[in-house]
Amino acid sequence: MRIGELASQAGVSVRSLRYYEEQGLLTSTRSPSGQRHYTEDEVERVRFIQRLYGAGLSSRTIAEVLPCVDSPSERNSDEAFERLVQERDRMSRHIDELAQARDALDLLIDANRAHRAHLMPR
Amino acid sequence: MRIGELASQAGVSVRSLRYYEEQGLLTSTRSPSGQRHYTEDEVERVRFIQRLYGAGLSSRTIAEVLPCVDSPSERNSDEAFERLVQERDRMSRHIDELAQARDALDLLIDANRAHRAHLMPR
DNA sequence: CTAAGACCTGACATTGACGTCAGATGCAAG
DNA sequence: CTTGCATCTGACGTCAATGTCAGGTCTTAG
Repeated sequence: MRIGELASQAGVSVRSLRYYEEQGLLTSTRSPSGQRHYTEDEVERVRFIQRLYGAGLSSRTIAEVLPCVDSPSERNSDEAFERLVQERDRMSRHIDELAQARDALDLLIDANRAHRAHLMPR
Repeated sequence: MRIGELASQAGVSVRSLRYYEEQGLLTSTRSPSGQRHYTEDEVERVRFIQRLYGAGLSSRTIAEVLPCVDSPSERNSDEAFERLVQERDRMSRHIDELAQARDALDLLIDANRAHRAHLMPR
């Protein structure tokens, strides 16, 4: 499939796919005329990359971690594996922070709701 | 207290404090010579603002929500309150996404660890 | 008084993941 | 063949929070 097809299937822009390739997150075979071609598998790969971006990883970090995705069945570099664990932990900490922030908002909501309840009219 | 003191107590840069003021998140009284002065309370306010930034809210969103923080004991505009609830929900959804991403990383870690275990030497 | 350091305003620089545009080429349908 | 849409490369634009710098004023210790 060509780049437009992959983009729509994975739900990202064509621009993003070229950017991912530039960042070493994605590879493509080229037709004689230079157009990029992808296999079906790339759809999932792109979706996974999107998840990592959504989880706050940078292109560089994703690139460092991808070897473990590409061949979990091989022994990859210790750095890649270490980075993977490290990012998982960072995400866990971030989740905790977010949960705390959300709880703070919940308290605020309750406080505000309390003062709204008994002024129902208007 | 002056701006440098607030900055160090709240753990942010002086630049950021001036930016917060510019964005309407923070106010200051000015000395005759024009220097900003703050009360102790502002420390907590800044820390709270930092939390919201950390939780992914933009300056504008924080500004929209702050009325509910400043006077939860009054009836604030419906828009402010609605925004507050809306952001809380957005955060909850984001937390779920992050948790899913983390679980995906956990699976990867397990898969990789499995292939590392039995090649212990080296 | 004077030097050092904190503060002021205003402006330009940075970073990352894209958007967008220009100009050229490729490809499928009539 | 040609029209029109997809694709190519390369480059510049964007946005938000903050860094950084310049040139000037304030404050405080000695």
